[in-house]
Amino acid sequence: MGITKSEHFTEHQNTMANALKALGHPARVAIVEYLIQHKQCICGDIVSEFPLSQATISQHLRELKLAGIIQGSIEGNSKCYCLNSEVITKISQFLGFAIDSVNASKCCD
Amino acid sequence: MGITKSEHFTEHQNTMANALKALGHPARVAIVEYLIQHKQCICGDIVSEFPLSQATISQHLRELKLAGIIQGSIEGNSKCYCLNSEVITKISQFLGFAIDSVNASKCCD
DNA sequence: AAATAATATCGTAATATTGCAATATACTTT
DNA sequence: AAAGTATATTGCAATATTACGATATTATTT
Repeated sequence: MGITKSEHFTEHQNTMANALKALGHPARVAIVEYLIQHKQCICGDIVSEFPLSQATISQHLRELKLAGIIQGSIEGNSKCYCLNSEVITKISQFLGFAIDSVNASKCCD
Repeated sequence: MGITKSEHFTEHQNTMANALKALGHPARVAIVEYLIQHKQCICGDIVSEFPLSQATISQHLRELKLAGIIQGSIEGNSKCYCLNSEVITKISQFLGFAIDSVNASKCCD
């Protein structure tokens, strides 16, 4: 089928999955790494950094923005994207719970 | 095309993207949540928890295992899956860098 | 060893994603 | 306002993912 049965899961699970899926591509991981280092970017920065076309990079930026991983865009004179910590923090907390759970009691060793 | 150009990215970026992609589906988020709470599971636990077929759940567990998010399986008498913190910790660190970067200096507000 | 139970795999249909050329849009400069 | 520059969108082909019925595999029980 190829259709994800989102309706069977909670809003939180879907939000989490969307954000994680947005990060689940090497180009988008690379864009986030670029933003960690440079704090902000314009589309052209990323285009000249990686061997992907301008259309492809623009699309990846769009997906990151839709998922709330990055924010910003063209605003009058200053065009820029930068990281948005809100959603990233939520994912981080979720993973933190997982790590805590493992530390509390391990199995399958 | 539909083919990800993995070869243009670093091993770290690809590993990170694979793990994040594995988590990027509500059913797999739900499975991880189940494991956070119950520490371990067998396939049947998840099948009876969610309205997805046994074949589909088995496939999701397989993907989580391939990405290193969970470990274990059938081992003699004890059949179980549980979280594997190694890869999860790596992702968490990556997200931590992103959050630190935003806290250090914000933009696009 | 046959039957039962639990999980994995195969095959397939429906849908989603990836990537890019071409084009459209928006802003800036001349 | 025309030309130039930067980014977004559209359309499309190739590939990947999702889901499940059917079946195979593996372990347990009778």
